[in-house]
Amino acid sequence: MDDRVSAQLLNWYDKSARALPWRALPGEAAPDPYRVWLSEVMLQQTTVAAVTPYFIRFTESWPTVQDLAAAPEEDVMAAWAGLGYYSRARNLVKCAREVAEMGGFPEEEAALLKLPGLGAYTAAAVAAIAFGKRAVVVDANVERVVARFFAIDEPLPAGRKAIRAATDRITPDRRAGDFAQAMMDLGATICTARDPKCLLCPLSADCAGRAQGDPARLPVKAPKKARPERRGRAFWIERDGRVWLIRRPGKGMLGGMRALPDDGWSARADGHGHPPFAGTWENCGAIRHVFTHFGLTLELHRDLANGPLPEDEGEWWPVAQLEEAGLPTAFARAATLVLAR
DNA sequence: TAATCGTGGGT
DNA sequence: TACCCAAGATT
Repeated sequence: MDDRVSAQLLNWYDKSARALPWRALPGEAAPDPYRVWLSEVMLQQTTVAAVTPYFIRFTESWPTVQDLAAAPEEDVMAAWAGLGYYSRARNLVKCAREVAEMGGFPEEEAALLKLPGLGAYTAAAVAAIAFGKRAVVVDANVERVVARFFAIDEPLPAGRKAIRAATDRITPDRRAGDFAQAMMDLGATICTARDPKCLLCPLSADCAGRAQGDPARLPVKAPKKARPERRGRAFWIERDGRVWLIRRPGKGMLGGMRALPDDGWSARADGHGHPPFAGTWENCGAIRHVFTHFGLTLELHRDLANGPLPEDEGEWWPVAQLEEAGLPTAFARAATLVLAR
């Protein structure tokens, strides 16, 4: 039974695998571990559509893990801008430097798990996909497919234990990497969160969730909490065609990213509202931006008075090249309030 | 265990 | 529009 499930799925995958830039072409040798690792980190909580252009740019700029290890961290952060969850980019550089120092990626799941930015999912995925190891790979796609196939109704996150055990039971000894990618392709294209395409599913005949009549109700999730609202200000200080940018502290919201100076909205319920120095400030309007755990109304205030220069650390960035600064989306959108005038 | 940490696409 | 969601890790 269990072997039959993986065999059916792999047979489907051989015909229906998506062509993705980080996958080896059919008949090609094993994929490059660097590309597997890079794609897996980028794909954490991020869609294939969002990742693809970033993956192409990264591999063009830094074709090997040694190249990435040698890159200035701020260049990598700027290249990551817009992709979100910026601790991934900080850990990416750390990890690349450790791996370069080691002379290459370790092949065992346990050793991969020790690298920065690799948790249970990514360590298993790299071990299986890049090195052909048997590893139990469980992401949100696999959770959904397995919860439906076995009709596991224990709500998440508590139900993850049973889901993982069930995934272990159907994971084959050979082609574990293809099996994992097949499960994820199935979850992404057929066993979708809403409106699953059971008529196209290679596993539908044995699916307990479908047999029960309403597979879309699985997996059951705990209700999510309301998203609070915050207000804050960012400040536009311009001299001779250059704008004053700071680099945010390494930890916390948007850590390590270039940004406009702000009033501290990210570190408290609301910003204090004060500009970085006294003077005359013009309110240029506001944008609304939604983060994972709060919504933000961000006002942009522009320095009118050519007041005293900021004393904190930062750099004067050419306004004409602002896109290359790699501002996180909220600040990039706030900047348009000035640039669009 | 629960909170923190982004963003854009799909419906 | 408002909401859901995504190849999760870290603390």
